[in-house]
Amino acid sequence: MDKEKRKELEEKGFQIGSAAEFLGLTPEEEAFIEIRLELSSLIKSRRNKLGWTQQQLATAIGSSQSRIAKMEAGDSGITLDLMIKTLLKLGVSKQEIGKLLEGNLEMV
Amino acid sequence: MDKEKRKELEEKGFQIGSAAEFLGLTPEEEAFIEIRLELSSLIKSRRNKLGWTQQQLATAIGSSQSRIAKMEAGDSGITLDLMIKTLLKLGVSKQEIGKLLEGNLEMV
DNA sequence: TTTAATTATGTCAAATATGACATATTACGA
DNA sequence: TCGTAATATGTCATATTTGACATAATTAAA
Repeated sequence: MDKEKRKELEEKGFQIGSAAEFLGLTPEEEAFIEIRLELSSLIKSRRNKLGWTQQQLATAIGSSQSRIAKMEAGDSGITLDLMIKTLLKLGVSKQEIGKLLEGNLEMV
Repeated sequence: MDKEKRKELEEKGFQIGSAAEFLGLTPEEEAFIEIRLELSSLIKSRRNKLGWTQQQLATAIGSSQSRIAKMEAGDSGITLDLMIKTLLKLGVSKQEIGKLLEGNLEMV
């Protein structure tokens, strides 16, 4: 089952609802985490594609390298707001973000 | 120009970067705000479609009525995280959210 | 209008995210 | 190997968001 997955998520700091503690994540919890992971994944691949370091990206959005690292690691304690702002700064359009969530974006 | 729009945004609490103070929003700022408005708009229409009151929705997501009202008003001080969680609780799928951002979702 | 239900607005203490910073770890040439 | 750039991990004070609550404004039905 998802014991391994859950352990991984909890290490990243996610708080899993008690009802899901033994029965697995609710579909909503799953979808929410999927969205986060897909966004962070796109951040990493787009940054690499542009050849930027984490420090360069951090400066571009007025943040710090450590925060970029946490974003790309899918860590909790990072808001979707920060991820979306970062993606936009990387040149990813609203439409591309939409495609990503639909499952229609090849991230290269 | 966007003086009216800016005033409206500032009333909602948005902090507009100083460089954009007179020259207008950057494309990234614009896109970010658009995303927020589209999500809040979908929250309102979906809730109404289901015939839920703000209080009912608030209870469903473990929040409060005032927070729902602020979300639907496109107020700042509401994270995308909360909006996304709310949409998922309303039965909106990740794919539908993607379509929304792409501009391919008829909100009825 | 009068009433009741719903929604909007404002405030608060507690919880969480923030950038900055230090430092550990890894990756990769020379 | 060694040295260095890049990335990961952890901590901190500050800022922002949180749900809860009070209450005003709006809406709708009688």
